[in-house]
Amino acid sequence: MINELEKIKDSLLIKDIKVEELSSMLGCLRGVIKTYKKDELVLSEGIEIKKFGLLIEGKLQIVQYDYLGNKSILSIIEPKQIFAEAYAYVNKLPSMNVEALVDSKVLFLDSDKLSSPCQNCCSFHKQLVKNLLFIISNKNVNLTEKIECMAKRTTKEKLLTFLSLESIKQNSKEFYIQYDRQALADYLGVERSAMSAELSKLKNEGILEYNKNWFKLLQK
Amino acid sequence: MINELEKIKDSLLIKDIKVEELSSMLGCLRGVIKTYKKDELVLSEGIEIKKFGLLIEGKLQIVQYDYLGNKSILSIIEPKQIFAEAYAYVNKLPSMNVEALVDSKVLFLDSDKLSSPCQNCCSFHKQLVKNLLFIISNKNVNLTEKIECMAKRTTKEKLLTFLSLESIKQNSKEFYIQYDRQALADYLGVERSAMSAELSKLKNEGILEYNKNWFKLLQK
DNA sequence: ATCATCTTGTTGTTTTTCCAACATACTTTT
DNA sequence: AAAAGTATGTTGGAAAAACAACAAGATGAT
Repeated sequence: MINELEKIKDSLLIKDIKVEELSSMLGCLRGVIKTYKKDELVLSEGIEIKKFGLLIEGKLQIVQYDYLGNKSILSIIEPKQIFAEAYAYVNKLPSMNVEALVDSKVLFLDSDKLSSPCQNCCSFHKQLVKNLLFIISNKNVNLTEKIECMAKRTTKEKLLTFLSLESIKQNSKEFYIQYDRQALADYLGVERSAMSAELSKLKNEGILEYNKNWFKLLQK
Repeated sequence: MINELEKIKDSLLIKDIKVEELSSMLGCLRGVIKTYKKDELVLSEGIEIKKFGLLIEGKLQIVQYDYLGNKSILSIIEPKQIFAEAYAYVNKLPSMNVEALVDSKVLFLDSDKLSSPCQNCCSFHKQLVKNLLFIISNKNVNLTEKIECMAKRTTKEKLLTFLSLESIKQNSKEFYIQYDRQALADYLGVERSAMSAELSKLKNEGILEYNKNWFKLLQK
């Protein structure tokens, strides 16, 4: 158990919580560790979520099937990240599955216990709530930004919206992006090849320069 | 002040909190009420947010300007709703403005105070945190659903994704939607007239029936 | 260095969307 | 009931995206 805690000690969820407090936290939040084999289901569509997860090791995938049965990947969960917290708090049946991409180990924490501090109002509870609010709010801001990009009508505008947001975030006209072309196309909801073509056009028009993951927005 | 509290007493933020506790809550969370004239700015881009808002009366608009200076409306805030909470918790400078659409009255609450219960761990604090987590998580789920619709490549698929989600939520193949055509087109990020045409096509293909805001998904 | 694999860019065709303009239907006001 | 205003549907041409197939470049393993 100590070993497990070591692996997640700089997770955003337990940021600024003393290592000594972690094990009492586990008790308080009814922490349970479960292991999954590659391809095993961690959470299933339609099954109530009372505990959210914190990935200790491995890699998970959140997937959803649409009305035609097409699979789409909503996100990839890496160690130290939490997942399913939104569904745990809205008390709504999830419409997605969580699958283990490789053998994985997950710590489940009781969402109710987290938001209702125990009688003695343990000091770490405060911090946990703060951290959780930060994480969820942050997801919120990121989702809103993604929508801002996707709402544009043309691929060109989607690209420029994404790139200027990135430029603002990194506080420079030159920056590296975290996505490869396919991932960026998926993020913006467009076709990769069409997006590549659009990038070339923008380069020819002198609006931007790029090379692999490096971009530079020119002028205005 | 009592009058003000009366107006927001069934807001989701203070759900299940006794009326007697409300005024002590206001003190604890450093509640401040401000009034705005029509068209006045409530919050401005780039200015740090330490308190989030709860609209008491009036109507607000959250707007954003893109890299070309085009204005887009992110959302409309009605009385009893909270706003700017995500930015308050991520400690990030907001990239949007909040404008008063009509004369409005806003209660601002200190986000830090909310997440760090006071020493005596007032009972309502627990509930407030729970409510806030619910509200933010809920927004999260809604944003994710919107992205699920917008990520589809064609207007037809966007429509069907939206309509099947609606059908699932309302647990029936027949249902009413809350948007008029223009609002639905904005939500999905497509052209209204093209969307109308697509709806007609779906009707002709026998995939759905509709009349004004009433829809019925046929067969599978 | 060679080969296989993966990523990115290019091009031409088909499909879809946008856009603008107008037609029709429904609402509200007078 | 007529008029004005608003919401929705229809259409055709122009623009853009999707799609498919392939080319070129980069990466990694043997």
